[in-house]
Amino acid sequence: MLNSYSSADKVLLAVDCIIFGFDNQGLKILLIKRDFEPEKGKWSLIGGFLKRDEVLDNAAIRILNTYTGLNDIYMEQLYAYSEIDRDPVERTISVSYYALINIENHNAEMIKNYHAQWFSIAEAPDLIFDHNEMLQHAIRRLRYRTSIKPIGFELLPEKFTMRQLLELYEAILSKELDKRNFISKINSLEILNKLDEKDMQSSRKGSYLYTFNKEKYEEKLLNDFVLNL
Amino acid sequence: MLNSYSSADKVLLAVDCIIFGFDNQGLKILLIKRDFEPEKGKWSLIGGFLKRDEVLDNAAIRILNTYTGLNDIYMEQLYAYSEIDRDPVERTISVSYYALINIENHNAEMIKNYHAQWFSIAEAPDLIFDHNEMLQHAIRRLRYRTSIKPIGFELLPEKFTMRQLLELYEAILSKELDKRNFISKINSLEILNKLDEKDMQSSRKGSYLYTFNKEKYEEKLLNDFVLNL
DNA sequence: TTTATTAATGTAGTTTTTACACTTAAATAA
DNA sequence: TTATTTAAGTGTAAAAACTACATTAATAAA
Repeated sequence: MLNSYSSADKVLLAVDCIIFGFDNQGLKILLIKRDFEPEKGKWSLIGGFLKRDEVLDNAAIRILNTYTGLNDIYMEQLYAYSEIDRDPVERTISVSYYALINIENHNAEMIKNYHAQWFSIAEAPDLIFDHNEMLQHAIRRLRYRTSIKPIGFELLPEKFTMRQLLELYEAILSKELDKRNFISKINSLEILNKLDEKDMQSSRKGSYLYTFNKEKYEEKLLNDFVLNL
Repeated sequence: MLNSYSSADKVLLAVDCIIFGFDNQGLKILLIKRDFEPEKGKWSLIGGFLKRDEVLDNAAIRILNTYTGLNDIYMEQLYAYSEIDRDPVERTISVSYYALINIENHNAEMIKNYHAQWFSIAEAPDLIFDHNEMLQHAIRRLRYRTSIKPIGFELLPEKFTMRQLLELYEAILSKELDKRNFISKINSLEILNKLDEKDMQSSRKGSYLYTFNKEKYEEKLLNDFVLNL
């Protein structure tokens, strides 16, 4: 029995991660300053090469973990980029993944060590290779996903206020949402737990904190519900 | 300057195509009977390997053309599959593409020569490797896409009746649609041209033929319209 | 000319979405 | 202690979208 397709050409496979985060200043992305050639000193997505005995999903997880120390992160494969000269060093096909993380939780030390930095989506610098295209593609997919299932919870701290949730969605969709309509829509989904606890940072009155109810959410997902914001 | 990432592992990259077609018996898929090992004699998606100086999109186009003789076909990249042993011969990552074609137009000769065959979606045989998964994934994506933009026109002959269009959508979405509501929704999109010509095959009265108005469609696409069927 | 067959067409009831403004709670300052 | 300030919390009416549904029209064949 055959044990190789000897005539076919092999190529390098890279994985690039578009890492989204959110804080009170809006939607952000994690970029790294390259400290090697080519394009040394320019900003880039976080990436690496697929290893011989590694599955793409695991490569993405490994790369994310290397730079942020995080595990158990929501990631989704996006697209394979294959322009001949996309990487000037050598023919490389790159599969992109996007991740959503809570900015508060990651390991700030590690990020510093790698010269990584958070940028507002709107103020992201020019990136190497085809990484600008990857980023735009990821933003589009994030918007899309968000309008279908309420994926964005991954970007918030465990306990959050309705205002935070609202602002997250406004940041992702980059449009203003009506506060009352938003709250009643979210409530009608019945995927949040309202706590007795209040957040007293943002106002004198204080605002109730919520947690995301993953069980109820999974249950709902089966009937592929649509969230129309 | 660096001219290779010498430490990294190279892999084989395959492209597999999920080719959808439609005729008056419903939604179909084009499969090929493998005439080489491994899995000789089993059914498989149509595929091939990426060449050294080829972009993935072109590989998909080349493969589709090889088996059907068709050009200028709607294709969309779907997903990269990378399980370690997905191909028992050798580590291979496969990027899937799906295509929509009009069954009437393809080269029936070529298909015969390659032992390729059309199967109803519902009656597709068991496939090699992870091709079943690819197929299911593609069906899901096709449904999804269809519910967002009226992609399905690619599957019909140039001139078609409202009934054909309705049946196509019913086949893709695998649910019954209300004829009147469907027609008025399609009409409200204003992306069809109603011809003076009638199709007299299906009834005594005859039914008007339509063509798809690509210009108007592109125009609409800019305001990312949603088609809710 | 009657019959049979599929095409074509409109509306009323229901549900969903949108737009919109005042009251409440609590801390701080007077 | 009272007044002031700040953001939180809440409901409704109008508009739009969606759903369900049945009759008439055109033509070919008998």
